[in-house]
Amino acid sequence: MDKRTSSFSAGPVRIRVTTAAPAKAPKERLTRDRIVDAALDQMREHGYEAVSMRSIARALDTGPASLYAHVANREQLDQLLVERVTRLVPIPEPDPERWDEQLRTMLLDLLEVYRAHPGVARATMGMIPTEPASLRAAEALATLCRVGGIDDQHTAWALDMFSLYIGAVAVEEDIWIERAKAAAAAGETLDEEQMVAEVRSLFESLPEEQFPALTSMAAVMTSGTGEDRVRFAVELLVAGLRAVSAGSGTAGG
Amino acid sequence: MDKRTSSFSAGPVRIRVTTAAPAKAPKERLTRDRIVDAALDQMREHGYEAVSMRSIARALDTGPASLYAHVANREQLDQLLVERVTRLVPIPEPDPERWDEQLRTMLLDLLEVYRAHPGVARATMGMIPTEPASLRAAEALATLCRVGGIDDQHTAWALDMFSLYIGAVAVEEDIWIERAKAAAAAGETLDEEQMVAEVRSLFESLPEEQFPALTSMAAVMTSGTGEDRVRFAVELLVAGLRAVSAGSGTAGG
DNA sequence: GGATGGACTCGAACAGTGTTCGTCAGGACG
DNA sequence: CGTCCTGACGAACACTGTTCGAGTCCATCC
Repeated sequence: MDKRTSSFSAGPVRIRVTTAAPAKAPKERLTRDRIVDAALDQMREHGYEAVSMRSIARALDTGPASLYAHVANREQLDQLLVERVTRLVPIPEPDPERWDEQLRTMLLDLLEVYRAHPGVARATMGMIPTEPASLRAAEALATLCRVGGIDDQHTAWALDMFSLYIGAVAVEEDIWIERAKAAAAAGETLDEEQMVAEVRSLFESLPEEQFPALTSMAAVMTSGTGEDRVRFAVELLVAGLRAVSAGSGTAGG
Repeated sequence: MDKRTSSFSAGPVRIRVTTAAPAKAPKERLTRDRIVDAALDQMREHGYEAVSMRSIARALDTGPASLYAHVANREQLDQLLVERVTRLVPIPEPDPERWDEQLRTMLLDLLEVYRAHPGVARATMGMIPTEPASLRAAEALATLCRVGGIDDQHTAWALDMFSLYIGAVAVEEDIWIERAKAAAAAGETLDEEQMVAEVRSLFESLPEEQFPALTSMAAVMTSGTGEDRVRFAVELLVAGLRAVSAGSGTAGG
């Protein structure tokens, strides 16, 4: 934290005293972890889009080329962020009595981790989980399904589907947060409440004969916090899994 | 189609005959529609990432600045692509006897439209549907839910959730297709079958004591086409909606 | 101790991106 | 015929990810 406030390009101001320097601060060596930390910090602060190789390098008081000695490219760095963050997902001890509740809370926990680290979710799209942390989470989800009596094929598909959905929710929230931050940084504040009101009035003002369902649902459409929506979704997912599994479980196929 | 093959910057080679030119081809005027068409073509051909303002301009034989007379910015252009494509989603006539089947096929149709226009799905993330086409589709989905006896709050949430999920599936497939195309363009062919085999062997080679569920599910994890997975998911979604709705339907809230 | 090798650092540059500015040509209108 | 105004567009700005090659430092071996 020895950087003042501004992190604009500092130029070649490197002071290197040749005599025995008392407080030289010998420029700590770069590491993968330091790079990942810097990237996470910046994402949390300014959103995914604001993070670039150059901005990370600036934060670490070096040039962009230096990063490539520790990270293959941007894509790999994104993967490292995911790996780092996924470690934080709590892994439950499977209990056959309440596997469905455990499944629900695990999904919500996963979302919570993404929320605590804005920007990271965007890197999960199109990524096959191969790092230990993601595998650990996947194993836990699979175990819960199995303990609940879901057959393997359904478990595999549900695993894929559930994590994709949670990731999508996180990405969408991310985009909104980022947009709000960008708006806040450059001019008017983009309040969430105010935006919800706008959307509602938009739906209300639609031609009623053309959109009877949407207009009559305008109020309910914008009601409920993000939390309510997510709880509903997770409940629906698990209930759906039970239903589909029960339907074809005895019939086989 | 009077461009040869290469589309590199042509420089100032404009031949402008001052006499009455017989076959002058007076350079058709730019329009929004022509820009959108060009963008869709390029996305279909080379994927989302390959499309830029400059590449579109090149395809239309002009400079990037010219596009900004018809399109506010890249974000708006993306919205226009979504709008254009969403028009193609078939709207069913709601039938109370088989609303759930209709809902399922409509979701699959939506995905099919995205698949037919690679790249477009990526623009839907973080977008509130305000264009007529998206509203029409949303209205249709809502109507189906209502006809099926789902209450308004659940309908609203399900609307949001289902379209988000379908969008996420489309985006993920998009990324894979693009990756395959990029690999094909520059060297080895990235076969799908070959990749599936790789993933399977990866799961099989995990330490069994640490990942008992994943290792034993390796075969089933990679089985089934994308089609099977999506059918399962859609069935799960609709079944889940029924279940959740039935559960709290009588209780109210 | 001194030389050597290898890992790390990083300025400069390349090819690309979205976007803006100021100028310019062409057609419509008075 | 002259004016105006819309659309076209070359050039430029501030970015992006990435590579090259030269430089620097450190640990190891002779």
